Amino acid sequence: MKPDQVVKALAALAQPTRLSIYRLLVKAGPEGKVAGQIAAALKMSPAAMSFHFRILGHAGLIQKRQEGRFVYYAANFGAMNGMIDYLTENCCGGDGALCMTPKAKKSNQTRKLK
Amino acid sequence: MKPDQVVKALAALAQPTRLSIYRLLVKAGPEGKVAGQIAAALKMSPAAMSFHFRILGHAGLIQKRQEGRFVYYAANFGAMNGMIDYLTENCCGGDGALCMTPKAKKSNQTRKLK
DNA sequence: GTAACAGTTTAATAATTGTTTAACAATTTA
DNA sequence: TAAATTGTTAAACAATTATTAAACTGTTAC
Repeated sequence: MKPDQVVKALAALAQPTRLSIYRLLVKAGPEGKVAGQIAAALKMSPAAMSFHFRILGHAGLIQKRQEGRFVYYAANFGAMNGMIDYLTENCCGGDGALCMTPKAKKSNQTRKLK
Repeated sequence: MKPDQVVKALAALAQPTRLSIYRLLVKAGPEGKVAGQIAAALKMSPAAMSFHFRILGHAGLIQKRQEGRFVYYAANFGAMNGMIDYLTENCCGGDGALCMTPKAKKSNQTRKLK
């Protein structure tokens, strides 16, 4: 993932309403949710809703899908993982025992179980 | 981790210079790095350097430690993991096979190895 | 004590971002 | 076809953020 895209993704999530939207979509899984449902849950105006979806979409964090007159949005999990990998890349120079990222924990556990 | 703190952390990282600073510190591990070294590496003015360190510090992402006339900064790995956990919490309603967060991958691998 | 070094703080300016209102598509239902 | 529903777009305004220059606080070395 390119630095520029990571910055965009972080900026998109660095806003309370959008962070809430995103978490709802992460929880919802690949099928996503109808735009209006999310707006209702978070008490957003239609304009605010569209604005925030646009920012999240432009950052590559969510995807849009139209069904009839409803618009579904779903989290882009690849982008989420790309961002996390970028942040934790080469953590503690690669020594997992020190920094305990989710990844490092995994490789520790793998080693333990061997 | 509280939503407010997560937003602050994301906002702190959503800026190219600070993202670079943070990644250098993540790579450096718990001992951290001298402020001036980082500033030199990223060609920041002293004022810009202090400004960005303050934002990262206020977000809880880094810690400060003075040694003589040098100031060391180090990543706060707990905050990093807290932020990541918050973002990926309840991913796909808990079905790891779908969303493949680092955590979900871990538990899949654990299951396989059992 | 004075000078040099390492960082911080303050104030001013320029740029970006979020919210609101209103008007505008596109799709379905009557 | 007309009305209702779902969502988008555009313009205007208020608030936040990044950068720069200059003055300031400690710490070490001479």
